[in-house]
Amino acid sequence: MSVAERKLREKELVRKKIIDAALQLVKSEGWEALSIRKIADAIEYSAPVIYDHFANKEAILFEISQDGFKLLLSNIHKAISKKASPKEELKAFVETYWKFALKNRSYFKLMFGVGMPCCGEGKMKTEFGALQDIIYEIIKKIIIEKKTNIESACYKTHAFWSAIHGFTSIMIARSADVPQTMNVSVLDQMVVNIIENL
Amino acid sequence: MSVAERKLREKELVRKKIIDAALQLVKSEGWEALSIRKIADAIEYSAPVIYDHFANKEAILFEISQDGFKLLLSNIHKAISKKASPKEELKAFVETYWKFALKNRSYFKLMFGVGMPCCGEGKMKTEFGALQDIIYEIIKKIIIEKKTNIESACYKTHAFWSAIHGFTSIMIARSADVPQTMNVSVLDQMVVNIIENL
DNA sequence: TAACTTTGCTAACACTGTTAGGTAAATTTA
DNA sequence: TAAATTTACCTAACAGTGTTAGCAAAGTTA
Repeated sequence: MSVAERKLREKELVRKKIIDAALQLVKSEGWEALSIRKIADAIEYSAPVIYDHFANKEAILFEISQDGFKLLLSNIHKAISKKASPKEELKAFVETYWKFALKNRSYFKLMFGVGMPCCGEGKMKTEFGALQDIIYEIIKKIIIEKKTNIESACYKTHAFWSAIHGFTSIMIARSADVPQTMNVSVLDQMVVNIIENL
Repeated sequence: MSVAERKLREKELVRKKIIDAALQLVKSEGWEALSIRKIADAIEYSAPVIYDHFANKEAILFEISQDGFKLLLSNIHKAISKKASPKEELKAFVETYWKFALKNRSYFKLMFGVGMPCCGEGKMKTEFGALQDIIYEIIKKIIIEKKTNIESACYKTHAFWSAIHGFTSIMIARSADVPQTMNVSVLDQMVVNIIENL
């Protein structure tokens, strides 16, 4: 049985090579310039081999965006775990989200791109849900602390998530013509303001 | 001189035909499926003719997104002009923005798509600016009315714009797996809340 | 009418995603 | 170990893409 195992391992390795090469290409040239033949070149196989591991090009981009979500979620969990109060957690959440978007534009565009060739129409249900759940739990804690209306937690989660995501999206989309200095302070102020009014 | 004028008119007409056909295709098949040859087919010319009017495919998408901005801005101006108070204006702004995104997904994706083949990196300066200016003016009026700190108008414009755009983007991006019922009420509540805390 | 400009075409280049079909190596079975 | 079978991988091809070169015909000007 060890032969079959080795083969499986080898196959998994090639699969990983494909994703790695694709991510590298996406990072350096943008997702629009990604091509199957470029990936094939990079991993030193012929192009059709890729179709033994992925149904099509979209599936590769999809998997990369999934990896992006895993990375973002892991970053957020790490950042949050160190904080003592829910308010600090919320701040850490935003800071991590923002830093992730800035440092991993390729991931961010693939993950949240409106009308991307991957990641559309209900595909990201669990990933979006996971992020939303984190916010919801923190906000719930703050509301309980503040003894305001707990039933507003769901709405407030949406509002918070919208504000943070909207700000980040706008900044990433038009990075060239936005004064870099004000960005972080606006974001900080936004969080403080939202927390105050929870 | 009338010959030259007629020629110019004719050329302008073909240009318009190209944009119209392209928009039609984008609306029916999505911007990813748009091809020069399809446009050429639709306008009953050969493909290279298109390059007498546009530098490349991106330029066509860019012009369509510009038209989208014009349409959105016109809608907003119309909606605002009917309102008596700045608060009503702000509500009308949001409602128009939201309706535009829902009814013209193709435009919206092209205009605000993170990492779109057109519309990236500083190209939309004036259009984004125009939208921001409208918000800014309304918010300034409300702040003056409320006699709160006028210097916060700029920051509050950013915050408001982020929230509205973030909400809309998220909803458009994952239209399939969001309960349609809550959308509008969440948006409404968001605006009311923001106005209260201006 | 002759020269020139514009218009629009066909053909081609260099790519793209994806599939079909074949070959040679690796593995399993007899 | 030899034959049979599976697998791994390739080349070639199809149908499509954006874009450019070069040519022919039509329209315009002198």
